[in-house]
Amino acid sequence: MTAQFPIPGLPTPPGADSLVDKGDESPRRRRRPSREELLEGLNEPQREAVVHEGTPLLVVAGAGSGKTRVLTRRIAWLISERDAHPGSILAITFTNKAAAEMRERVSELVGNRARIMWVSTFHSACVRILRKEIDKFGFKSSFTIYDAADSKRLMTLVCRDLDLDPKQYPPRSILNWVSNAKNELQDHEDASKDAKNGLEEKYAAAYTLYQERLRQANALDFDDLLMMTVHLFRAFPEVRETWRRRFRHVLVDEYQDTNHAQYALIHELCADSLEDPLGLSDGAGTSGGERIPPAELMVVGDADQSIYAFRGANIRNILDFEQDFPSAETILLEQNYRSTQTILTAANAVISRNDGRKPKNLWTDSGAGERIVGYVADNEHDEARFIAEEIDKLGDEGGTRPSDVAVFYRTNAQSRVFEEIFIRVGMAYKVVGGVRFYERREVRDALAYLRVLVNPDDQVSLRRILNTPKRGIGERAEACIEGLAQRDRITFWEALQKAEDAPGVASRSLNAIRGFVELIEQLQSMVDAGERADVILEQALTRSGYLKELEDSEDPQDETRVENLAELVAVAREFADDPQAGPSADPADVPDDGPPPGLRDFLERVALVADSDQIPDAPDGESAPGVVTLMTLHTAKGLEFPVVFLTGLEDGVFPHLRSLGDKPELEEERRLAYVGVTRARERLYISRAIVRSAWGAPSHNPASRFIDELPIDLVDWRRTADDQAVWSRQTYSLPQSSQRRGSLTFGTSAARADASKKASAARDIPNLDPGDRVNHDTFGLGTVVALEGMGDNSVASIDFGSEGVKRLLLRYAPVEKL
DNA sequence: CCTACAACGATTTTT
DNA sequence: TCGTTGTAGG
Repeated sequence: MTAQFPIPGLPTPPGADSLVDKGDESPRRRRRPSREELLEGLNEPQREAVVHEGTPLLVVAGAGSGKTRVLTRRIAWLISERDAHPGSILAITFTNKAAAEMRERVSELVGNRARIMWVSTFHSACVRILRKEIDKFGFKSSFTIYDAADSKRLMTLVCRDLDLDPKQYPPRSILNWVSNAKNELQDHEDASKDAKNGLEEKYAAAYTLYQERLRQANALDFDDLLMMTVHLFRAFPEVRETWRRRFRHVLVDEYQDTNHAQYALIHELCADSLEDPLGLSDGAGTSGGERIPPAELMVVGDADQSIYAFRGANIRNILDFEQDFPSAETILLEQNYRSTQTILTAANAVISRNDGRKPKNLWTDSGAGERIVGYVADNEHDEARFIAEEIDKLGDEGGTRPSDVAVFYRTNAQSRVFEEIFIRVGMAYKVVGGVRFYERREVRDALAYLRVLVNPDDQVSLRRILNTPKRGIGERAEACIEGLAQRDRITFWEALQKAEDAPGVASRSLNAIRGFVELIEQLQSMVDAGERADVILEQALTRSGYLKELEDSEDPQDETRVENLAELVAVAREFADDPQAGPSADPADVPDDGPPPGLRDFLERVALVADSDQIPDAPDGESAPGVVTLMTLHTAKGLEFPVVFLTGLEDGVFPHLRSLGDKPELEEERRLAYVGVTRARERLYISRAIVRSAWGAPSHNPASRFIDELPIDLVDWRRTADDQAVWSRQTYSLPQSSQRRGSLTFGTSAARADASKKASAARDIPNLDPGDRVNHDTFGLGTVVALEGMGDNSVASIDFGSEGVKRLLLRYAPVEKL
């Protein structure tokens, strides 16, 4: 039978939760807030949403309208006023960070009982459901979750096996296609059928093989997690009923960014009219024909902030909510508590250009505020310089702290200029996003070791570490093992274990393989013995020689890698000490079979939790000056800052080049602009550069069309294109021809190449003093902190800002004094 | 089997 | 400009 849950029926008798709650005597435990407290400070529609009962509810929440507050208050209301068991609540958030915050805030209101709510992303929730029902769909509980990078690698292998020309069939685009099919809940057979009707047959073939490989590897990719859960519910109505019975209250945040699979999942759990044609829930021995009312559903979102269509989010989900759930009611939150009227007017003006949206008008009673400041820069450096100066000025004149300021850009690559300038002027900053911790090579290598220990079927990880660090198992040997695996129909790991049966393996390689197998088996026995995740990780890194290879390396980058691995060990240690913290803290979750949960859970956490730790916490009231935050517009969703710089407003940059020809995509860009504008509380700056160097060559970009969409009187232009034109004419008096521009570019890069060649040939050791600014080929701009040694052996410690402080041997280091 | 270097290509957003 | 992939040579 399926798992038993604490609450088979509803409502839960008061006090039943003490069965689950393990005797926490903290004062917060059973807090019961008054009704007044729960409704305090809310406006009329917000209150309505909090106390709403029964029918499905759509809350259309404009930017800054306090939707997070409404969600947390409602949950507290459910628990406190309506005696809902916390375990019967499922709240879906967009990020894990948001989930943690929500759980925290609800706990503040009703006490630690809230810890047993399910507050998580769709993906985390699905993993937890799948783990409970693992026996139903033939996976081992040790399954691995493949992230985007793993999927890509696997697809690349698949394409190679199918002999697909990567030019004609790029794995990237096949993967996209497959991902879409999965989002639409088409398994590979459905998709193949479609494909044979004239669509891309090769794509379907790749899908089939890709899926087969995933199965063999005992792995699920991100799309699988959702698709499998929906399929599970459809294939086993009694399972679905169990979960429908468990979750009496379902709340979904950021509903505009749900995709079809997520929509279907909600539907399975909450739709009223789910037929039970076979009467299976009876057959499964549940309480006779008694009808289980659907869960109370509340979704919250704003169609104007839908910015994830590119990864399958379907804006229709929110637009058609009332049709999908016929009894649904809608509450509109239009009063904004975040921004000035100027900012809101600007935002409204931009977004109103989109077709087919339901009209919505944000308003505030907090006054017009400052005008928007505009700046047209000569180039991207000038833009960054202006922003740095302006932040400085705001601090001097208005007491604005760096932590009050955010700089937004469209693509991650744009952050570099800001970093360079900010380092030069000594302004503290933080880049959120970008190269993420868990995507660094060394971290992925380390995790691959752990994954293999938990799930040796995971071929992608296994082959990744097979010869990392170099241990003399090359391509040839790997191919032989692969051949053996296919011939004997065993897994790659099993083939490795009896490598001596594989024809054609050099004895040298064979020894290496034996050593590797022994290493893995030793580590596995540690896992079986229930050793802590951090200890296993450390052992894996040292015994494999991975750490040593990095430590012995001359490459200064490898020093950082060692630090990153230490960081990873620290993360694992923290997890081992307190696995209860975070998303999977549900006492009702009993570990299933399989390896000890420690390591497995750690990997699961790592796979599902993007490093939300970088996202700044809500501005603390402290006087700590903090740092300026740099991030992409996508990352900015859900955050707010007193001062916002919206940069790179150029056609081709933002809106992005690839969206210019396509109306839906352009509208998504416009929504992105809307999101950006509405992040600002008090001051908004918009800027663009006349000339921007995009991957080497400078390009001349026209103003973004979004600028023209702003009401002209709202913007105070500090510097306009006309100012720039005068400057430009004076500086470049020659008539411009494209040829000249071309040769200019060529000349510059050739000269640079020449100069760097000379520098390395002459081995000029720059004469440095502490405090000097330098430029390093890979680390960028930095400041000399200290010097040691003489002549050829002089070593400089240089602070590269976000890259950290490096010790560099000046004889080799490509540093240039500025 | 490994290293070093050259050429190439691709550059949006991410749970 | 970057990082990855392919190739040649040790």
